[in-house]
Amino acid sequence: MSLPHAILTALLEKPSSGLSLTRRFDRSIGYFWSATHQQIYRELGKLEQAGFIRALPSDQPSRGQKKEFEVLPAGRTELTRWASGEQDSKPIRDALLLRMRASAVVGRAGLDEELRRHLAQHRGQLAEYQEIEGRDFGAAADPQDRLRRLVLRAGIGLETFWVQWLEEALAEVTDMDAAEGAGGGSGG
Amino acid sequence: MSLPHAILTALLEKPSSGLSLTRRFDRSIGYFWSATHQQIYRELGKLEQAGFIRALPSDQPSRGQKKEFEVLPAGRTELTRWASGEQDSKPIRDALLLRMRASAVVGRAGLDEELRRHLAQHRGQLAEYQEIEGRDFGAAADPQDRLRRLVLRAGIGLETFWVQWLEEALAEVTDMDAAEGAGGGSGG
DNA sequence: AGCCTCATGTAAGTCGTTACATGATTGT
DNA sequence: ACAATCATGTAACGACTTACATGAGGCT
Repeated sequence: MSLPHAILTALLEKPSSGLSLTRRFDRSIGYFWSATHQQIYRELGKLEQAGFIRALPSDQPSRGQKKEFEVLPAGRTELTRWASGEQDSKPIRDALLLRMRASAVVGRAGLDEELRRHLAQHRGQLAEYQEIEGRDFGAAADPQDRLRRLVLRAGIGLETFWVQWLEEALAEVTDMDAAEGAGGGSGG
Repeated sequence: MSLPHAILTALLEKPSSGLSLTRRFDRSIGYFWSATHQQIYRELGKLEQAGFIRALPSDQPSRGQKKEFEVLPAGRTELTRWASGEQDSKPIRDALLLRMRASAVVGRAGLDEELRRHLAQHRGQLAEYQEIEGRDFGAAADPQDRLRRLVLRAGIGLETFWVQWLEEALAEVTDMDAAEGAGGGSGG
């Protein structure tokens, strides 16, 4: 149950409409908590009903009209409560690792292309993070920026790990293919 | 849509009943794709109906009786198809990072205890992985073991990253607390 | 009028989580 | 008989995904 708190955080950083929230979930916030516009609109409705946020009164509430939300005191209280509690991290859930394990059973046809594709994607993401770090965080001073930089450095560390691991995996798979000749898969 | 394929992989490695599958999803397979017994039973029903698996005929199909499943040729074909296709990895979804970002807005009360707690958990998981690597993978020879070892090394790499990052984050937060005096949070 | 974009929303279905129900086997 | 454990399920709900619907404003 983290989406409402992600939205509260985003709205405290800056009051926004549903669509501009959606765009922020495609960038900064979305780097560690993604959400579609359907999820966001539904959750905005719930948060408004719960008294955690409200629509800014300047906007008329008709369909197709922009509607901006801000966080109410009760919403800030709820976010504080949630942020200071305990919550275990979820176990890893990664389809690529699952597919590698499946490849060990049914053969690894197409595996190396897939590894290359993921490698390119993670390199791209890493470059994007590094560019943000260079642009937005020179010599971080205030606590807010230091915390946000820590979060960004988690993204950088994770992408760095994936790039290294994919390079290792690619070398290993290439070596396995060479050792087995032109045959390809090991399935059967 | 990866759970059916996780189950097909597990059943190809070794035909099993629902409960023994559940136990394997708490260990080896579960290290990168977790599932509860309710998910597994539901999915076994679907897979059987789709003609991908069948119950071993020796077992009588009454409630409370063990029922073992094996993969049919159609199931193997489906798993091969899935494993050789393209599939982008999902973006990161990590509640701890979200909570750090929230802490940047509402204050970081309790944050350092939470970081310490996660650090201990990741250290424990890392030790478990390393023990498995030392026990099950001496000098990996056949392709199956090499692929499985690669998967395990991904787990080791990820946990290593988290341990390092949490140590860095803990040092940073401690320093921030010291710089601000005994006050505590930066919220408001 | 027709089309595109911005913006908000509905509907249907799958996946995942939590709680509970039922039957079989084993030990006392 | 009773309890504990093994084993297979049902039910209900919430989270997430995908496709579609509706309305406003600007442009040609």
